[in-house]
Order: sequence, then structure tokens, then C-alpha cells
Amino acid sequence: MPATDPPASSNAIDTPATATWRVALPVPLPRLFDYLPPPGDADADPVGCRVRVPFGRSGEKIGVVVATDQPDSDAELKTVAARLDAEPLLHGELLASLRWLARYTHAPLGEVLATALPGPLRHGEPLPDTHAWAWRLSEAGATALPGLRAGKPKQLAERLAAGAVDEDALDATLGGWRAAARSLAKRGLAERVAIKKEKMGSESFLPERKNDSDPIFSLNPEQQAAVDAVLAARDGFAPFLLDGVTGSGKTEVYLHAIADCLARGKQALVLVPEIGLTPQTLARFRARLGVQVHALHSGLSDGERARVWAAAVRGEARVVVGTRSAVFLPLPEPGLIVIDEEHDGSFKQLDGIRYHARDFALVRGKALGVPVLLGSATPSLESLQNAHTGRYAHLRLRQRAGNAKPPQVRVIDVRKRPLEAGLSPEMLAAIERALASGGQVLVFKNRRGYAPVLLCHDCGWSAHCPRCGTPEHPTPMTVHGGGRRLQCHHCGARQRVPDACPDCGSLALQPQGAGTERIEDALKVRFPDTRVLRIDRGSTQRRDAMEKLLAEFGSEPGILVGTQMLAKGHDLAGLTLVAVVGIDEGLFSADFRAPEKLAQLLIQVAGRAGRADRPGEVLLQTHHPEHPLLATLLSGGYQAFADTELPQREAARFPPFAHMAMLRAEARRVDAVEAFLRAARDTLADTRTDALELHGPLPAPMPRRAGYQRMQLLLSAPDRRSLHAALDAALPTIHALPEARKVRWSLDVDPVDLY
DNA sequence: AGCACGCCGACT
DNA sequence: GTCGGCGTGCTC
Repeated sequence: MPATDPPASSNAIDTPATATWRVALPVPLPRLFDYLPPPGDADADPVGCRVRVPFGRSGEKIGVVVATDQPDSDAELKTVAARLDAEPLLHGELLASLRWLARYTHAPLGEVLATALPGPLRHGEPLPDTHAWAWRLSEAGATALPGLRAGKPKQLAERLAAGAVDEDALDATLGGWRAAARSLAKRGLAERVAIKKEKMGSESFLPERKNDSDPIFSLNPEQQAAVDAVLAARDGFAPFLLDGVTGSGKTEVYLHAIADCLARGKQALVLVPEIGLTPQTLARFRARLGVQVHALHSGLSDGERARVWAAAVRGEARVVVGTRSAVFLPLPEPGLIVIDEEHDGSFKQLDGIRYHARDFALVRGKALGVPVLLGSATPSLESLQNAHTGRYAHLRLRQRAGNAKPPQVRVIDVRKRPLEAGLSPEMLAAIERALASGGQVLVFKNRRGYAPVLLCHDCGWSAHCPRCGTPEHPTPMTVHGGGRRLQCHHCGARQRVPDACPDCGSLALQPQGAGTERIEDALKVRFPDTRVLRIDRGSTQRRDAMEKLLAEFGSEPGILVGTQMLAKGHDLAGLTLVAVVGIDEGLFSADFRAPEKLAQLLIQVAGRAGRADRPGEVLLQTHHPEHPLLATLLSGGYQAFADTELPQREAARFPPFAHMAMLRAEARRVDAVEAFLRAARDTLADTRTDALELHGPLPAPMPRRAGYQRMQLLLSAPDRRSLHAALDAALPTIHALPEARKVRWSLDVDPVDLY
């Protein structure tokens, strides 16, 4: 940004000398705050820079200058305490898109900006260095080297004798080098030096990349057509739905589009679901693209996140693969945005600023003028509808790459069959066969713990959480710890399983149903010589823990038992049988999205089988073998499901044929919650917006949680404009309602969970 | 959201 | 007689 002196003033009227700085602060107030510029800081445009300002009776906050303007009130103005950035941090497209997001979510701009920034930047730390670091021997170190005692420090010193080695290389080749380095540094024998990072020119990407004519990487005609379509549209905004069955090679299409983007000197952003960002994925991207691939996910420390942000804003990060929050990265040289598994629920943030990363990515792609590629084997009905109406170009991949065959899917009718930990004899026999032929088995059950309910066989009492639910809608506690512990999945409360029924004193307390833990136990008893590994939140807190477990599991015969977590991610080459258990709850859920979620889950899980040379087998155990959802899915796949589900959504006026917002409130007293939502409802009704429907106030799906009473009010309108018009008109009044002060309330535009 | 001011109960 | 409960009101 060339500075002219005196400052160029193309429109001097807009920024007179008396201009104040309009600052967005992270407070839940729908307004900005005007400040006087700090003394001696009149010339450089402050828009997009962070400032530290006095706020409230005492105390300071960090905010972002979003405009320079005349004050809109004659209030006494305070003065900015310090400007924290010489160059704007949030400006141009990113700031404009975030303003859009604030309007769309009806959230204060300051809070939106705060969620868009990594913690350290939000708290006023300077943009971190993005140097890579290397270690080298000092002169004293070179001299002392021959006399060092054998050990790690000596090994490290020997590595460094030939010259500086960067930390990545040390990580890869010399485990435990950091302690050794510290030891050498303390004695003044080695030192850490920053490596100047040259921004890579477009040429440097190509030589390292593996040749595209290599047969493994060659594209089939469908993939080629998809890549061609994206490249043909690369000079402007163009949304694509890449609708490709499992194993059809969507990633290969992404990689070709990204490679083109790199060759043109542009940055690519890839968004993946929470669970999809595995070391495997990153390694594949790195190997194929031949450049550094930056990862951004919840496993990183705050400092690491800030460094990725800094690398992106400086244009050093050419490819970033990240989860939801990566959608907020600045892209000074944008070329492409990819959203993999676009249907995945983890793209929607469920607290704070409730944004949808997929939807915001499209807004950014439009503002940046780049293609946006949404990929999925099971696209959301929203995206499919956009493809049908022509808003998105619809790219289809129907062939499985290589000679992979789609799995054989069979339904097992378990009505009147004896079940062992929820498994039917037919299922157990199939597992036995698969193991005998040297295959691996995945038993999928979407319920963790030992058993979902603890029941007294004599009086019918069952265990409920004392803090959640209501007498009319009690919340069962789940049996854990091999049947010895009770746990609430909503508030985390734990207690021991009682020895006797608290109601009748009977000893006949029985765990009802089966979760992953119980299935694991039963399978270990049934197949004592086979390895059984359970993967769920509970056995596997961290993402890399799951990776490690699966890597150890290898491809030898064995059984994996798990929940959703196993539906994607790590490739399981030896998998020949997928056993799906306990989907019946999902067939009759009140949530209008339940069929879509279930269909996606079934297709994803089934897709895990038979990727290798032999076709896989999928067995689906149910009490409702004739259920239309299953029948449609089995005969026509996800496509057929979507073809029947979309008209039903339309008939019922549900999304994507209606637009919704949810007003939620909670407080210790129900009457306060209800009074607020009633007042809010009246305010919304007073806007007399065409075709706005209001449903509620109704008790929330979890009406009492951790001592708070919760209710909700659903807003629905046939088009976005009227929904937002009603909210724009009503929210200032709702904010000011006296009832609002007695509750905690929040608004969720495009909610995913209605029930 | 913080944070301070403000008017009513059990402690040195 | 004070320390402190969280109700309510404001934040350029």
C-alpha cells in the first residue's frame, strides 16, 4: 500500500479532520462506538486496524475500526488508547463479507469480527512471525563437538555440523531433539535461527509435483469434465456441486483444480468436516501438490492458529486445509474455495455466532470472484435444490475410480429374533464368516455407552438425570463403565448404578438396549481370539488418538465397533463387512431433517466397505425392513432418496422451500422464559410481515438443562427477504423488552436442530 | 457480556 | 456497627 504525502484525498468531504473512528467491539450490543483518534494519528486510514479503547466505567477492550465518520450522537467521546496495527488487519473483501455475516446472523459486528480472528489477535497481540526456525551450531559448539558425551545432544550436534537444519526436518528425523537442543543452547553450543521465507513463485510448485500422466492420478472422463468445468470458470465466482458417489475420486478433482490455482499464483482454501482433517489427508495433499499445506483445526494451539492466519494474510500460505473456522482466513490472492463433504453438520456453529461455514464460503467466493466447489457423495438437500434450479453447476461422478465395486447391501429383519447385545444371530454369523475369510468388520451403532437405559424389571422405574428434563419428559441416564456407572449425555452428570431400585428396592435392575460399549463386550466374549476395537467419543477424546488406534489396528482381521466417528476419515483397507445396528430410532424421529441425516449416514457408512479389490458387504439390521426410506435407499441410492424427499419438504414448507430462524431463551424460571418469548412473538407479529409464520413458544427439546428452563420460538417464511425484514424490524424492540433482561436469549438463523 | 452502583441479612 | 447478596442499568 504506497503511502502518498500529503495523503491523497479523492473525496476530502468524507474524511474531514474532525472524523472520529467508528469501532466494532466484542459486546452483545447491536451498535458501534465512536472514539476520537489517538493524538498524532490523523493521516493513515485506520479502517481495518485493531485499537485498544477505554470502555465502560473502567477497563479497556480491543476492537476494530470499521469506519471513519462524523459521530452520530453528541455524546462525549473518549479517545482511542492505542492503535495496534500499522496496516489494516481486517479490510477489503474479508471485512465486507463479515459485515454481510453480521447482518445475516443479526449479530453485532464486533462479535462477528471477534469470532473471525484467532484468539491472540482478538486479544490484541501483534501479528505473529511466520518464520520457519532452524538450528545451527555456534562456533563454540563446532569446537566442542568432538568432546561431547555420547547421547541425544551429541547426535543433534552431529546433524548440525554440516549446517543449519530446519525444525520440520528435525521433527521428521530425530525424535526428542527439542530437549537436546535446549541442552546445547544452555551451554551456548547451538542456537535457533529464523529462516527467511521467500514467497514462492508459481514455477516452484510444478517440478516437485508428481506427473499427472502417472496412471494412478489420471482422471476418468467424468473427473476430467468436472476439472474442465471448474477451470473454465476460474476467472470469476462460480458455484459447483460436485456430486460424486463414494470412491469416485472427488479429492482428485480438488487436487487438479488446486494445482491449477497454484500454477496461476493463487491461494486455495479447502474446508473439511471436523473429523475429516486427518494426517492422511494432509499428507496426500502435500505429496500431490508439492507445496507446504497449512492445516487449521481445533487441535492447534492459539499461537499456531494465529500463525496460520498470519501466513494466509501475508500470502505465504498457498493452500490451507481447515475446519469450520478456516472460512474466516484472509485470502489476498484468492483462486479457489473447496468445501469437502458439504452436507456435514460440523460446518454449522451451534453457539456464539451461529454461522454456516459452507454458506459463508459461498458469500466469500462471490465477493472474491473465485469458483466455489462443494463436494459430497450425499449432498444436502439445500445444495441439491440449488443445483436443480441452476444456481449451482451440477457436476456428477458416477463411476467408482479403478475397478472398485459398490457394496452389496442386505437388510436383516430382526422382528421376533433373539438379540445378543442388540445383534441378531444372522448378523453374528455374517461377522464370523467375514472374520474367517480374513476380513475386517465394522459394527456401526450410533449410541455410545453400555446401554441407553437402566430399568427396574419389577416396578418399571428407570434412571433419569436429576438436573435435566422435566417430570413429563424425563431424560434417561445412560449406563457406562461396563454397567456400573450412570451418565447423563446432556450435562455430563455421573453417578454409580444403584444396588437396588430406589422405588421398590428390587435387585432386578437391568440395562436396556445396547450401546457401543456393550456390543464391544459381547463381541469379545463371542470372538475371544479376535481383536475388538471400540472407537467413539469416550474411548477416543482426541482426533489423533483415533488415528493412532486405527493405525495400530492395521488391516489384519478384527472387529471395529463405533459411532458416527467411524463413518468417514481413516481409510480401512481390509474392511469387508459393515454391520449397521440400531437405526430404527432414526426412522421415526420428529425432526424433519432426520431422514436426510439417516440417509447420509447409511450411505457414508456403507461406502466404507469394499473399497479395495473385493466388493464389500453391508448388512442392515432393522425392525422395519419395509420402511420406505430403506426401500428407496436400497433400490435407488441417495439420488432416489433425494428425489422423493425434496417434494415432501416442499409440500410441508420446510427448508429449502422455506427459511427459518429460531429464537431460543433460557432462565431459571419458566414463566420468565415464556413471558419473553410471548413478548417477542407479539413484536414479530406486529411487523405484519407477509407470510411470516410463528410457532411457539414451545418447550425446547431438552426443556430443562443444568437447572435452566428452555423454550423456543420458530420463525418461518417462504423467502429470505421477508424473514430478514421481520427480524430487522422486530429485533431492536426485542432487545429492549423488559422481559429480555430476565432471560438469556439467542437467535439462530437457518437452524439445523429444530427438535 | 462485564462492571459498578445500590439497597437488605449474618458476622467481627 | 461493617462485609456482601445479586437486582438493574450502562457501555462512544
